[in-house]
Amino acid sequence: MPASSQTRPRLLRQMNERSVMRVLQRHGPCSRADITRKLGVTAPTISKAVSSLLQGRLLEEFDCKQDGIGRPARQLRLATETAQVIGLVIDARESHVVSAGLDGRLDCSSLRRFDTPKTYRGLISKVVKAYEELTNGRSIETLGLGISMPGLIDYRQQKGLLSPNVPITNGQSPASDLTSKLGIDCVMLQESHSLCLAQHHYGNAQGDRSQGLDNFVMLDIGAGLGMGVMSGGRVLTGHSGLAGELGHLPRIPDGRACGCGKRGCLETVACDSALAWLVSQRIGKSIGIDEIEKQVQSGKLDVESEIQQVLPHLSFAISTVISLFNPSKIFICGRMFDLSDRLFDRLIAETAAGTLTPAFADCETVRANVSKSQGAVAGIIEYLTDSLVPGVDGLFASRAELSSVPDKSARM
Amino acid sequence: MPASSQTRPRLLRQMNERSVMRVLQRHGPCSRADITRKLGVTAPTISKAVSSLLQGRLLEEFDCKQDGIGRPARQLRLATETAQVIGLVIDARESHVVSAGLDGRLDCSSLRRFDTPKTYRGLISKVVKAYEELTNGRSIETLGLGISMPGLIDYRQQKGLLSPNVPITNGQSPASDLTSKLGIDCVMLQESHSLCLAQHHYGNAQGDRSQGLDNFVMLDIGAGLGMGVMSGGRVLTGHSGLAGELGHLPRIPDGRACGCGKRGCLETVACDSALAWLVSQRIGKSIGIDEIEKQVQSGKLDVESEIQQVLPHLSFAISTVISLFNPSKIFICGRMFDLSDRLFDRLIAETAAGTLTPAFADCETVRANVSKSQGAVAGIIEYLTDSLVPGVDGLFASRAELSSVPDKSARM
DNA sequence: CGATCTTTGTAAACGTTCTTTACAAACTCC
DNA sequence: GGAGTTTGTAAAGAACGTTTACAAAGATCG
Repeated sequence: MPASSQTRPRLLRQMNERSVMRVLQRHGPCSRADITRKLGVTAPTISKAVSSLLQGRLLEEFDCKQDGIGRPARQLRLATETAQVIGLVIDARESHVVSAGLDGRLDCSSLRRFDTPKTYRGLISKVVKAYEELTNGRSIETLGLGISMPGLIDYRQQKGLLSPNVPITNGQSPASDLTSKLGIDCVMLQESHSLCLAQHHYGNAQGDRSQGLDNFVMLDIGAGLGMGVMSGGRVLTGHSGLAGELGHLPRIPDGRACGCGKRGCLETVACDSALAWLVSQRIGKSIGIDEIEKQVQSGKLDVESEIQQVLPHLSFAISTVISLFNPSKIFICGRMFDLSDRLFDRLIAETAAGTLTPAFADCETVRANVSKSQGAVAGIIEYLTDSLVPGVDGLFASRAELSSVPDKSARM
Repeated sequence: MPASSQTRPRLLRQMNERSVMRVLQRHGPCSRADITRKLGVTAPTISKAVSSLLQGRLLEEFDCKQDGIGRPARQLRLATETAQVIGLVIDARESHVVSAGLDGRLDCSSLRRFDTPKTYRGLISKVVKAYEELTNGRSIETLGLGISMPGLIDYRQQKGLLSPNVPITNGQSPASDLTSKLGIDCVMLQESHSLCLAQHHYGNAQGDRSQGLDNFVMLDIGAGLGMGVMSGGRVLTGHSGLAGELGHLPRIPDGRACGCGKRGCLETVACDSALAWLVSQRIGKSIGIDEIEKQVQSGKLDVESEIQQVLPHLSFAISTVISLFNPSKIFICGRMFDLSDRLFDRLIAETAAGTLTPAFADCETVRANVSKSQGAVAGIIEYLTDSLVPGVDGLFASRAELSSVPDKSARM
């Protein structure tokens, strides 16, 4: 393989291929001529890049009724019939696997749920089995697998570090294990980060797509307080992938014990679980957010007093995030808002009252509309797209630049 | 000018030139052969890139005693004798202008201080005058000017937004005004951001240079609580350049009035000014941090009780920063630590006690060793270096990518 | 002292890539 | 059916990096 040679000129071609992918991701199906106009690169160049991508099964042509003058364009789209990727979501109780096209659209009929096994080996074999089911029957090529999992992840080593809810992944690297077992690219993401990527690519229906939402925050207020930050189009990781640990900011002096070992962390008072805990305390028995929702809907339970306790803390969390990250949007995932139609608006009103900074005026807070499945899929798609260009470290904010090229003098 | 044509092939050449600059910035003076080894690009390519940079006055050759075998190398370094850049620091009371080489080393003899004028026009004419002094006499080429200023800055428009301490810059754009008056590139940075850049490039004496410190936080606890975040090698700006507003997190319910209009903001209790305010309250007259330091050094004043009030809040600030940004280092600028040798260690010990997260173990807190002058200079140097490649948005984290190429279809 | 060796830096030929130019393909409108 | 328009590709030309070859400059050694 003549890989070592002519590496630099090839870079331009690879950059062009990546740009073509980006255009299709942002603007949806296009013809070659459309891409030429959007990128400002000449038509023959686009033609070559497209044919290379077609050969790699990342794109596909499709017929589409035309309505303009002139020769009808051959439409291109991200591969959905000729290739797929697979998303794996590992969660505390249940995990699942689902396939999707390269446009990120999930194939719901392919969903395979299973209880999260008690051992790591069990997990891997379950996933391998589900993978076989999703690939064997079909003539479609599978390009990669994305993993979304909770806890802390070391991205440099692609290794789970610390996951209170799914401890079987601690110290393990499902990404590299599955890569060797399945023979396809696998990539692992912290679940909040995966939600960020999903929101980045697929969250905004049609109109918003081209505006480029590159600075936003994803707040998951379910089991704890998870946060992902998209900054300048890249997911913020910090030095070791631990950035965004909003949940463990000290909030209540000598408050309730937190899973992290400290007391009174923000996530002990500002998430679905915290609300459920407060309700459980009052009614004298343990109740989950699911059950609370049911009973509230049927009028058997009123949780207004607990909501009033939780709301100021959530509002503090949002204020903090706005001040420190200056996002243009905050997306919030939480079951809590299903309890009452007005709850979400109350939260925003309360935050507005306490946050009088210019940054607040810039920021819109909305409910998230993406799932972890979409996150896992978005992760592997992003990975495949960025792999087209060596030295471009997409996904995460950590500069490769020179260090990607080993210093040849070191081998002497 | 045939600028519109052949733009894409030229990209490679520009990328190579930028890479050469980066190598010299990180590793210090090198020969062409050294650069070839470090970058893994072939020798003739480096030769061409270097000669282009020499012509652009960004590099210069110099003689240096050799000690190896073989033909002695011609050493290259960032221009210091053939070119200079100028840094402008605008501050509340005093401003100054200073020149520096492209390696960022300040020429202290060139320092020109002046009281910050009361009007914007006055400021500009003062700067123009100082610029003349620094350039007219000398045969050296001036490549650009960097501006460091407090307050909020809109980077997209290069315009001052809101600066409580230097209100004359509000709504003004010294960068573009000076660009047109002086005919050289000018760039404007928020002072904390400029300190980040300075620390990134010039803060670590020799050994650290190659390790690539790409995730750190700069905390300025002087007049307020300013913060700059370097994440993945880029300065975090957020959507509108307002990211990092740590100082105005709510901290003391119904606390002292803050300049921002709210009460009890973190910076009302956790900076040099806050300490000075507390001391002033006790002794019954207004006293600044300078005077406090003098009196403490001479034993006339004891501020231990005020320090004990400020320390926990500072510690909270550091904990928050570590949890949210996961930096590998935190640099702190503050006069406060000059009051007592042990104060800095006490702060770290107090923070360690309250912050038991994995992110804390990754993070080292040290005192900053860069100045705003270096920041202003680092800003313009970074700008000049990145300008070599169109579409590379150095300095700040906001993806240009496709949007840098206007959609040609729009002109129809 | 001169020949050999080592390293540095550049010139010429070559291959890759993008651009320019030209042209065929395919459809609409008249 | 012909003119007009848009799409997509092929061939020639230009820019760039790489390979190969070689000159330059000093150290080492006989």
